[in-house]
Amino acid sequence: MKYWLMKSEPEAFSIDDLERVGREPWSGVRNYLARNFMRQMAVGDGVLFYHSNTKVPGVVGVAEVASDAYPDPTQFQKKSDYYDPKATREEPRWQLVDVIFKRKLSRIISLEELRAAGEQLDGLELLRRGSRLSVMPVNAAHWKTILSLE
DNA sequence: GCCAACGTTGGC
DNA sequence: GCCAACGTTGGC
Repeated sequence: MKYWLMKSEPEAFSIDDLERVGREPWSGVRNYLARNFMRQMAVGDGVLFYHSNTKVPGVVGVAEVASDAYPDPTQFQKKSDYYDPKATREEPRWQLVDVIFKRKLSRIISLEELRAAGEQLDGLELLRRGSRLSVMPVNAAHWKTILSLE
């Protein structure tokens, strides 16, 4: 079992939205590295749900991978913000996985706190300078450390 | 294949 | 709203 961190802007889709719908296809990822990570996901993998581009960015909940990767339908939808004219149904370019809600944390574990955790979180992709990936792996030790901060 | 220009991400 | 960092595009 592997662990991941997935970012979402709460104005677009928050942990409360995930709680409400229960299950969500993680559409709109248009970065090859992030896509490749989703291809490596398996049902049951743990997901840290992270709120980005907001007043207090940080980890706000736990979700779980609920499907293997499959083609992101929005790449074919001309009216979608995520439409990709170079993608075809024969050769889709983008994949996604479904994620299901597990729980909301009792409080946000802010990016600031994660940075302050020091060497325990050394190597965490989220904390790498200039990191912009919206989907990234988290190792088991980091996963444990982050959730222990709650 | 290089790289400048451009667009996007996301913290601050 | 600013801007650093980064990815992508496209001319050459």
